[in-house]
Amino acid sequence: MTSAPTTVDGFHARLRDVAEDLPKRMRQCAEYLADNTDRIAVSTVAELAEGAGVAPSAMMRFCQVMGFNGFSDMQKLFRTAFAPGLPDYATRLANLRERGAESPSALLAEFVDAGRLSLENLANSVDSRVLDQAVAALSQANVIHIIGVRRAYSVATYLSYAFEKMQIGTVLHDGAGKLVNPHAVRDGDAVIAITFAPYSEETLELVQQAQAKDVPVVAITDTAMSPVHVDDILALSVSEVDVGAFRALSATLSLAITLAVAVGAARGAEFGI
Amino acid sequence: MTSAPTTVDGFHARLRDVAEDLPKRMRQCAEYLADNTDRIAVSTVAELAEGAGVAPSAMMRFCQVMGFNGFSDMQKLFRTAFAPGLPDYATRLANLRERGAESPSALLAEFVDAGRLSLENLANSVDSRVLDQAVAALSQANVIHIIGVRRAYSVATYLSYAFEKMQIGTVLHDGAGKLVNPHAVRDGDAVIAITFAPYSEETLELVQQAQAKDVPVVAITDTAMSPVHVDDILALSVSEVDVGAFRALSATLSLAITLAVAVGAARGAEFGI
DNA sequence: AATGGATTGGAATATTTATTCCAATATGTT
DNA sequence: AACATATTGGAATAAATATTCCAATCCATT
Repeated sequence: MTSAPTTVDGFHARLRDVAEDLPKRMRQCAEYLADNTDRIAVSTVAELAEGAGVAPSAMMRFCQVMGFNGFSDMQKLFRTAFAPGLPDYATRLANLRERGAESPSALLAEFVDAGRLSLENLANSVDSRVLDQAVAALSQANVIHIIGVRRAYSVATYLSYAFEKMQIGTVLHDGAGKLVNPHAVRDGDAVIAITFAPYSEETLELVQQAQAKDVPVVAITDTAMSPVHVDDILALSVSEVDVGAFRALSATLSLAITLAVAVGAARGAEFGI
Repeated sequence: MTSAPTTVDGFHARLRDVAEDLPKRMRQCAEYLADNTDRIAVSTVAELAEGAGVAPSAMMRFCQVMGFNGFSDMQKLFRTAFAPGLPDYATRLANLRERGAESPSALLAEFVDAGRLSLENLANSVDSRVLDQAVAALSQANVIHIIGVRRAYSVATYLSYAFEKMQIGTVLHDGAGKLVNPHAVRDGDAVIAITFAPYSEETLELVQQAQAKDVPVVAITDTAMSPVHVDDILALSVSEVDVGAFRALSATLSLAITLAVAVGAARGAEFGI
């Protein structure tokens, strides 16, 4: 009989050891506990089981797989190791900042903060009418063309991935070597253009080509001053709060995934991204 | 009847209010709990009573003096206050099914919420020691190799973009056609691997190759169960809160940009991303 | 399709833990 | 000192929680 872990680190190590080759429910338990280790001390089996999406008895069994006598035995480990230092978000951020103005931790605090502000902003500023229209247009599209370069390219790759997972056909135009192929855009398709200042030529060009063919265009862009804010284009603007000269993409990505999932749902695609 | 405190601060305030003019045993309870507030979440009445040197029933009575229905009621305050985020994941999922699929705006609200929680989580859980080490390792690298496929590919492209903007040499291994080129990794380089469950072969392979050559590896990954959580790898784990079966990248991207900017700063590169 | 073994959920049970109640004790007042 | 009132501890009960067990289901193998 293998003995039970006696430290939190040991617990994680065992979790990894055991992870391979585990039946479905047991795996769910492992994953949930790995992600929510800190809840173990303050939850009941039933609560954890629900969180993991399994029956209480399954969670019970998992404790034994881990080498404990039972749940209480496992919980004891976390209750004694329980470190009170779980201050709230605000003080935690302050702590990160204290590690020195130029330290990576302080920087992380800044970006986290900026991200939260950007998200808040997004929730308030998105025009839900336009969002609805965008989803509708994309749902009916035959092929969805996605273009974005530089910083916007990450967003484009993410959208492309998300759509493909839901078995929605996409073409990712990656402007590599300035080679965008506007001729690939046909009647019945739709275009998603992601562009931020300075608005790249390639992207705008593809947008124009699409408009000339009466293909609907959805744009994810920054301010209302963006060149894609014209009639006919379904422009969704996101303002990211920046940290110094740098700008993250938290809000933009959230908008992107929303778009993808909403379109997937509208098409009745299978879930599971 | 005075109502019970609903926050930890409120609890302490009430404790002070009540402190004057208390019989002996009640006073003992008050003092003990003031000193050991953090144990409340993880103890039984009996344990706390023993700690305070009183009978369990006395502790019980004290809970009522404080305005709670009983001990469980009081404990609930500390158990929920402790774990931020969303305990009842199940109901949220149900909500999503009900309204999210119909209205893109509601879906957006979900993702925004999830993003904010993920960011909070990130601030709480990042190990700043590992972050420092990662930045140090990358700062000294000759070329930084970046690998990530599927969902992680967006993160990889973003990192690649950010580094290039700061004129830091990178190679983006995009596993297209399963073609990763481990031989490109040389002594003096460093690797950033981004991988989430299910952990892709290509990524893990590149990591192994790098380790064989004693090239430092920084990993951005999901749970502590991830296979990159082994010695020698500087693993930064981010747990994104998911919306139904979908998971955004808000927190992951924030961590990525932090890494990039911190490395840039450490190298004294010109800013401007 | 049939078999065996693994895996699972739920009902039944055991255990722990919270809560109430009351008799015993202490405290203060006259 | 005698009384009334407040406080206390412990035993009895109620409730919550963990744990076990078994029948149903799933899965792979033939």
